[in-house]
Amino acid sequence: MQLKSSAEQREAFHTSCRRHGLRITPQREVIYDVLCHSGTHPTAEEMHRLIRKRYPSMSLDTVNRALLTFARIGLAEVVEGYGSPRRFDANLAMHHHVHCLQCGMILDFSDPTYDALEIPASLKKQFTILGHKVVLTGICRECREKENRKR
Amino acid sequence: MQLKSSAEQREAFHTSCRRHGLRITPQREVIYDVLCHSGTHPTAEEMHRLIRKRYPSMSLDTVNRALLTFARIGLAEVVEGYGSPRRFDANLAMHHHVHCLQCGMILDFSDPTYDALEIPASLKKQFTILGHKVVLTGICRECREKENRKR
DNA sequence: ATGTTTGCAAATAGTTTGCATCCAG
DNA sequence: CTGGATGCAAACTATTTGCAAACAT
Repeated sequence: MQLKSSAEQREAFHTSCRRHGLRITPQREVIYDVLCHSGTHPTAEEMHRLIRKRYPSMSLDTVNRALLTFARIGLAEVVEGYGSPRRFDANLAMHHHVHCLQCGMILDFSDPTYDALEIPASLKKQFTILGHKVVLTGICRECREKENRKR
Repeated sequence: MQLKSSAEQREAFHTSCRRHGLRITPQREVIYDVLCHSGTHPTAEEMHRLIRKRYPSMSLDTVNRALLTFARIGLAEVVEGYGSPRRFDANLAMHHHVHCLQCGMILDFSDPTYDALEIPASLKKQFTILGHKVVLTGICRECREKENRKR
């Protein structure tokens, strides 16, 4: 996904790194650039494969660490998926989720407005839509209080 | 999450197993029961820990296999999370996702109606909500066509 | 100069596979 | 009885950690 012009992209990257006291290394620049131009929400492994074409000496660890660092400083996001450790749910009725970003807890809630959401017609052409769910992200009360106590 | 009365639960379990030609084993019964009564979207490991109290000889593999089987026959769902392999995204603007359940592909889309979704007031008390996203699930065109060709 | 970042290697976590034994049907 | 299910062990995949060398500041 090309989100920003190259110039804007570089700008965002440098600003963010400087603000967090991180060094600007050629590896990180390449990793961020490839991530910005990729439309597929790549895994570290996929990124590494792509990057190796341009930068054969880069190690997978560096890619992994850079991506985690980007997520930590808000330059990128970790996207929801169905990987491990897998979480299971026997509640098959329509419901929605709140994720605590701190402790990983997932809470169910129901909301008739959310249940009734319309699926955009343009998507129905490309996908056979089987379900939908609203995912809220935030910090749960417990983690919030833990955080407050620390300060 | 207690979803169903024990009787309904047993009923759903037996019907589903029979329909799919699966044997009803004591292990599977316990695993399904624990899953139904758990409100936390447990991982296989967490389930195993819980189950061991009641059924000390059960192996983690059995729990894992049973949960995957339940998901396959529609008795349970795998819930979205941020586990491995982690997928990253540099698109920080509000957007939404369609997941292909077959190939795992994640597509971005935008939708102003979805962007403007109100957060239920009751949740705001318990959570500091930082973001929201609509996640659609289905089968992408490619996978649908692949499936059609097979038949 | 100096302290962060890198690349490699080893450790770990979660999952999957192979296989002999067991048991539901 | 018999094939599917279980439990164990080994293989595998993704990730994390420890550490010496490299390099951004």
